[in-house]
Amino acid sequence: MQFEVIKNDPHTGARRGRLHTSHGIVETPAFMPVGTQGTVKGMTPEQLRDLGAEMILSNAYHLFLRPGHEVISDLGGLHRFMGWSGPILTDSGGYQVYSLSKLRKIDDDGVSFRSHLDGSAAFLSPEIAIDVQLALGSDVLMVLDDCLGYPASRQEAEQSMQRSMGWAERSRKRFDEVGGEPQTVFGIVQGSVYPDLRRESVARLVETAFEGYAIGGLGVGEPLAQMYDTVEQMDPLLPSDRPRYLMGVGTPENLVECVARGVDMFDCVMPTRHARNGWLFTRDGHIVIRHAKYLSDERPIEEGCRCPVCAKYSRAYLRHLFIAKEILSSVLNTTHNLFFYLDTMRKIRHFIEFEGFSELLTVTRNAGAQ
RNA sequence: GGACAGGUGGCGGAGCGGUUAAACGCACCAGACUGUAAAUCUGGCGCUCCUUGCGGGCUACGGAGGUUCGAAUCCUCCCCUGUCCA
Repeated sequence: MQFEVIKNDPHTGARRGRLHTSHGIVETPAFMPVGTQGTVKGMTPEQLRDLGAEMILSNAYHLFLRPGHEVISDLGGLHRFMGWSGPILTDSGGYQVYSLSKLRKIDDDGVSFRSHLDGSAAFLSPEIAIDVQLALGSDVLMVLDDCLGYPASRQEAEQSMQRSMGWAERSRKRFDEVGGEPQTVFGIVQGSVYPDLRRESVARLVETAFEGYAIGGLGVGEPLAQMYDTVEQMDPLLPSDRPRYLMGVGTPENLVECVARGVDMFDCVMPTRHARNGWLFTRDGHIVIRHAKYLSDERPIEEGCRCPVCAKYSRAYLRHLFIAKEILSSVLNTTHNLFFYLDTMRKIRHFIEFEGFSELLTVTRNAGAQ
């Protein structure tokens, strides 16, 4: 994998880059739709491609439990299994350490889960997480980390961060022993919202050396300002010739703000999950498609949107599909929301390269202030 | 004409003397969702008043009377519905 920075915005931390992988090129800043279980819910790979997705995220923990990474490996790897030929980044299961916290026990060795599927015992260590992701054939593997919620005391945050850094080193070691090009591993910065812990975390990761660096443990309930501040602090500390990936974030506005703070890659369930829950993004804010006021609304979700859904379907129809719990509701809503996100990224890239990013930043902030 | 069964909030359907403005489901109205245990989850859902409180008042379980301190729950008559028998 190779990462090149094509242009640095002169007035912000925004970078226009390009990630070269063995499964194709990813223009950055990029948004990766989330396909946890080997599918971006409701979308075929062809549809994703048509919407402009270049790289997607999947999840080692979920595929490990079902159908099992060996199964996928035997069938030729995740790309072939799910029919997506573009790059895939896999999360290690570190997020499940957080989201399934009621079902797991954690120690320095690794994480014991009780499977959310059948209650059976499962164990994930940094080494296993690497092995699973190698078997899946991920282009970018993530180290297993301890994703901490918010708020967390300094002591908790420090202990958790130290554990994550130890795991990162073990992950790197394991990857170097049994993996290698063209696959790559990213380290994950932790440390909650404590600047000195974050600094130490970066230093440890950089010393270990990764192909890319992720910022983890954000978007877990902390105030927005703290999220932005934390990302901003990372900008000068992270190697400028490596991609930076902000994990799990966020709203369209978050994307713009964090690009301005030097982030190259994002993923988030928001466009896809919100779509299924009837929340649709537009340039003028969101609409909740189930509301009665759309009963006979002939307009598209968003006037002027160039997505295939807005080209053809009315709010009235989409409301009907949602209320009637029709499968097509999820498909069409997801199509629109993903288009919106991916189009936002296209716009971001365009502005960095040709118009100056601060202009887009200003427009976004003004829109948000209204 | 007769015998049973039954009429409860927008719908279905509990309740069968007080703790019932009435379980539960659906529908409806809102809200939440940030490396997906999520096509999920919360809340509201008779009217009304306010000093918004496990607050007050009013109306309500087919209709009209009655018994009772108290009735959706018991009694009488009436109206309506379903099934069966003539």
